[in-house]
Amino acid sequence: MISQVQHLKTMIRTRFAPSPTGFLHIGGARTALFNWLFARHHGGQFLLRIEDTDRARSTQPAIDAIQDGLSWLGLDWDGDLVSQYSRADRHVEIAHQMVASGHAFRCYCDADEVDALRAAAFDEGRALRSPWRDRDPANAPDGAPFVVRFRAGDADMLVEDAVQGEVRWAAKEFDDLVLLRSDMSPTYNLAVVVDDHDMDITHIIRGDDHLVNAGRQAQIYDAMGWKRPVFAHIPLIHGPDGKKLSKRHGALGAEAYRDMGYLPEGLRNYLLRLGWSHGDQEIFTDAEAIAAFDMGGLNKSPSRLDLDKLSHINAHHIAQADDARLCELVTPFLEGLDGQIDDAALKADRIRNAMPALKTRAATLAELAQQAYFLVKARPFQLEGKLAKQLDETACARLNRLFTRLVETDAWNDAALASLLKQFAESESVGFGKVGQPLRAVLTGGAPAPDLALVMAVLGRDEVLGRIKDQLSPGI
RNA sequence: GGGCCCUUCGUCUAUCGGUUAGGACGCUAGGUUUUCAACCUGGAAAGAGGGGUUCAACUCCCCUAGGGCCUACCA
Repeated sequence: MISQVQHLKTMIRTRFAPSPTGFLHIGGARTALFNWLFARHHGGQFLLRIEDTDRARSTQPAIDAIQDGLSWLGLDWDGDLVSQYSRADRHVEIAHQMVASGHAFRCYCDADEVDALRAAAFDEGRALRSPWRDRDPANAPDGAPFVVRFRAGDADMLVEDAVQGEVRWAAKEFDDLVLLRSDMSPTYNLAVVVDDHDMDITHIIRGDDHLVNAGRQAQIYDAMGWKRPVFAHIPLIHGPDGKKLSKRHGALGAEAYRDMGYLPEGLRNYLLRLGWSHGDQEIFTDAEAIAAFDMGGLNKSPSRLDLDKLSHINAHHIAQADDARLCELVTPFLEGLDGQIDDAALKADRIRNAMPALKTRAATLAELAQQAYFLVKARPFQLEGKLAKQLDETACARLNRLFTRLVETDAWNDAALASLLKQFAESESVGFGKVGQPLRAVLTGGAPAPDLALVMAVLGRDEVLGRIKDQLSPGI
């Protein structure tokens, strides 16, 4: 029993804490991945908290999108999702405690006064301090609105960051930040600290846009006498041009990557190597990633999104993926392609049989659909340009003779068809190209496809003979 | 304006004072070849600039330049 309690105290607990103002974008996905990996590596827990204290900007669709994105990516969180907003009473309680202990105070400045104060502070190159931090609250105007501000410390601040190292600020850099708004609703920096403390979060991996917040938050931890978590601020992801990530180049939701045909494990693997490394290893299974992930591999410099590399990594994972699963995943991508046969069962059958060969040839599910298209394309094909040109008289005559051979053979399988084709080319005294090119044209209609023997084996005798017949002069 | 963070091939990165600065993507030459891929072999390609410290600096320190973040009663 006691050991269980101690275990809980020392257990690694991380969290992902997005604000629900949009979907799960690529940067958030990586942050979540790192927190998830770190927790799983240590046998700890990974929690999900929605930072919805800004009611005006928080939406349920966004909350759903974030959960869907994480689920799709395979980043499962422990316990129930925590709504920060629902914990507002607790945040207020802590704010009052800090007022009582002198670490916070009521500030009665109105908006104009604050603006003037801020402008003065700006000119002096320091952060805003409220005059009310030292005033007797008894002098407060009766019934006037106020906010609760934190009493910024007078000592310099040092934060030990697991990625950035020691980061220092002079005391004057910290303002008396608002803890409770005039409507007594808690603000971000208060809520984060209280929640992370209450949730026993031990390690906070987040974007380095929060680095300064770490200093502010550390002050609150110290004021409350709470143990500070380990902070790890990772650099942001930039666009391919090195500029801030915009929707134009990749600041898309996880579902957009799904719709482009990337596998969750492919995106995970790519994201893993963006800002983290483990020697020269590029390809990771989940087990390898969990075993290898640690803070030491985290990088300090920002990285850019590279869709080409994502595709390359994804290709590896498609080649490794289970055939049945790929058949299912490729279906929606196939639906977008025109002119297919109607027999769904037949389509599924052919694709299933061809999948082992197809999956080594595609970087995305969209490409996989392109690779599979020849299997389900409706006859007859319209051959144009180069394809039609390949079917000259000589080629047609040759295809005719091949047709006869195919009718006669009784071994309709990959290996037998391969040797049949080879022997046929020899008997015709021509190179394989003279046979293969026209045959490929009539069988695939120009669509990408694997080895011809395999193509014939998967298509089946009737379909193969039919496709050949379609392109030869009538009367054959 | 102030503060903080960052800077190795085009891109992702290895290097943790001594290496011909390695790998991967992309690019490129060639091979294989029945399309498209894949695959195999080879190639081009990097320490932002300037000062130090040191026998020795990509690595440590300083300055400059460039980039980023924060500077809200947003998160």
